[in-house]
Amino acid sequence: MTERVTMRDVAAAAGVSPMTVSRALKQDSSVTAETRKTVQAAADRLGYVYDSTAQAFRAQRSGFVAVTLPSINNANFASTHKALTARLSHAKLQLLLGITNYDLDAEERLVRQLLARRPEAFILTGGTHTDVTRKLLQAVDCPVLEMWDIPAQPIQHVVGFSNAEAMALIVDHLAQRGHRRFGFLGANPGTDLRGAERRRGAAQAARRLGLPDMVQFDVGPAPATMTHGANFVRNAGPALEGLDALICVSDPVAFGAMAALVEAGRQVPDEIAVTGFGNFEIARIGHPKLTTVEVGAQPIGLMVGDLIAGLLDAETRSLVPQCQHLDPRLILGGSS
Amino acid sequence: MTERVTMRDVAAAAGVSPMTVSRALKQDSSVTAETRKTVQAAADRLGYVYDSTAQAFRAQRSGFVAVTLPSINNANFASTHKALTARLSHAKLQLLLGITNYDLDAEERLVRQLLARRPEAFILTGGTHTDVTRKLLQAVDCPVLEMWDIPAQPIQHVVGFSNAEAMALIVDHLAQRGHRRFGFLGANPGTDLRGAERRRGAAQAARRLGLPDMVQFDVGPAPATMTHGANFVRNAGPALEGLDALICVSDPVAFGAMAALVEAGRQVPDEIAVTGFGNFEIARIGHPKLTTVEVGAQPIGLMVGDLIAGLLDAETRSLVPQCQHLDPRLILGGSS
DNA sequence: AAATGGAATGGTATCGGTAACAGGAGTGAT
DNA sequence: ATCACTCCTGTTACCGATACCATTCCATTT
Repeated sequence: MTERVTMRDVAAAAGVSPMTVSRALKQDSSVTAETRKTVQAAADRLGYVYDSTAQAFRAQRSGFVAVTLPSINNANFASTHKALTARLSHAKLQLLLGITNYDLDAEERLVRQLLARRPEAFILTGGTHTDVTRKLLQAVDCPVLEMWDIPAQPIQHVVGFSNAEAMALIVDHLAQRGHRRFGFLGANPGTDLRGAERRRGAAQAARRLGLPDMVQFDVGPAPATMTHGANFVRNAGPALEGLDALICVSDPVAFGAMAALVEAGRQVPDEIAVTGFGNFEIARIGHPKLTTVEVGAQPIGLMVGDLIAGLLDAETRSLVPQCQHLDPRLILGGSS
Repeated sequence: MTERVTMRDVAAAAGVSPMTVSRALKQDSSVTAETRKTVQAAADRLGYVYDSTAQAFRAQRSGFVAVTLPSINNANFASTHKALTARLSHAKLQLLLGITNYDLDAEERLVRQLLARRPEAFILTGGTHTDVTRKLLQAVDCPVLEMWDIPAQPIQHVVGFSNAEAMALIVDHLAQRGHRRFGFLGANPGTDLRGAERRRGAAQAARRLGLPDMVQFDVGPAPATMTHGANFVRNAGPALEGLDALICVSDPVAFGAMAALVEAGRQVPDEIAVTGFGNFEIARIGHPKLTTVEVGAQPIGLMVGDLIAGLLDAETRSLVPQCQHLDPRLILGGSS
């Protein structure tokens, strides 16, 4: 293992002081072009690599923005992540990503770990957390933002949409089409919290419309997948009898369920309608296309990025928590 | 913004020295249980948060392992990432993730950025990089590992499989089933480098078997999606005439293509076989199931994790670069 | 020639943990 | 009582980049 090359070494090689090296590499204007060239050459020759850790330590600014996501393998979260990365890279901020796997205890451990890196902002997916997580984040002195949800009691800032209201769009639409007996298919509400909100929203909307109680199905721990949807339908037996609409917590589940229904010779949507959520690519493949809800995953990322950048940059660290709502949009497919 | 609480503050509050605080919080055995309790209480009371940046600076060990992935929204990469995270968290290592979006220049920028964080190991997806990237990583004094590929000239360590050979499995299988005129559908080879390898492997295998030249199709920049597959088929016109097998670069593309073929009334596999790659969930949904290749995304993650942990932990920093190959496995579906 | 001003560069202290060593109190053996 | 030894705690220095202030050097003005 070779000795680590530092600014001191570069300085010695270039015949200047470390301070000058620092300025030269930082493109500070108070350095002669010639000096800069000498320094750059020395740095290249020695294979110098800038040390962000030391910089972060000295400046007490890590350059990190911590983000927790339930899953990495989800087109919508990926979309948010991508938009966020793009927006924050302008502000020289780097995402420090943690995956919770839909587990609040894992989230808590992750939050501890991420906080220790002194992030300049903390972004959580969802509005439900352990008490400890909440306490940790309430005490922290950087902006905290919850996204993808509208928590009853936000920790601080929020960029999200109401999962319950979004699902009501689906229910209203189904009711308008004359469907009355709904089943809801999703993951265990204890693990998929946004899914649970959707479930609640659907049930509430059905009740509001005076429809019979929605029948609840649960395929196990989040995330619910295509395979879950398909297997559920295949093994449902008489559970689906009497239902004229199967409301699914997400497009993949809906796609799997619909594939299994079609395979079993059921007519979609005539015998039974199927709806999804999230406007994933899968909703637009195959026949019929899925009726679903576009939630604006990318706008969420952009809005979060702008909000965070604003909160950090201008020292406009508004003590008033910002709460930005998005309005999910119904996408009509042929499945309903 | 409140003042940052440091070990000094905790020490003062607990009536001990900072060193004792350090030891107490680190669960060092050389501290009385009573002292530890006092310290812990003081830390909790003040809302102390440990500073990994300072620790990393002092110890010259960041605790980071840098990883670049082409995309976050891919079940196989996600699987590798998850396995890797699990393995490395045992070793108290945290992943620092960078997404290249299948762009080698983006990868280069990312590598610079990640190197500045002084990672203890560097993991790249794929074996093709810009010259600068290679040079940067050759000069670095931490283990470097390329995965998901078998580069002709590895930078250092490798855990991967031959994309070309994996695709040959498909071609051999198709030939055995009597298919002769192949089309290959994938993203632009200049952007999807592992896809390009698969393309090359398929063409080579066809040639080896004395079959007619494979017809090449290209749906644009990576990643190729379901929609690309479907749209390609819909707009292919006579391009597909005469082909009896459509080899796709990945399952999503294959699924989209197959859906469009079925929609157009073509019999799969009797008129035209369709094959995928990667054994994604989508391969097992719908009819027929896709013939595909299981590459072992999770084992890759586990092997990479173990290798890295071994290289770092035991100071067995083997100067002999490790190269671990996986053997992809053909998965027969009804689509071929 | 001396004074002034501005631009470029250097010296030094510092951020928060912790390795390495130093020291002090207590215990047990001789 | 003395010594050796253990166990716990404290002191000091340091990691690398950079803010802050001091200093040098030159050009320009009086």
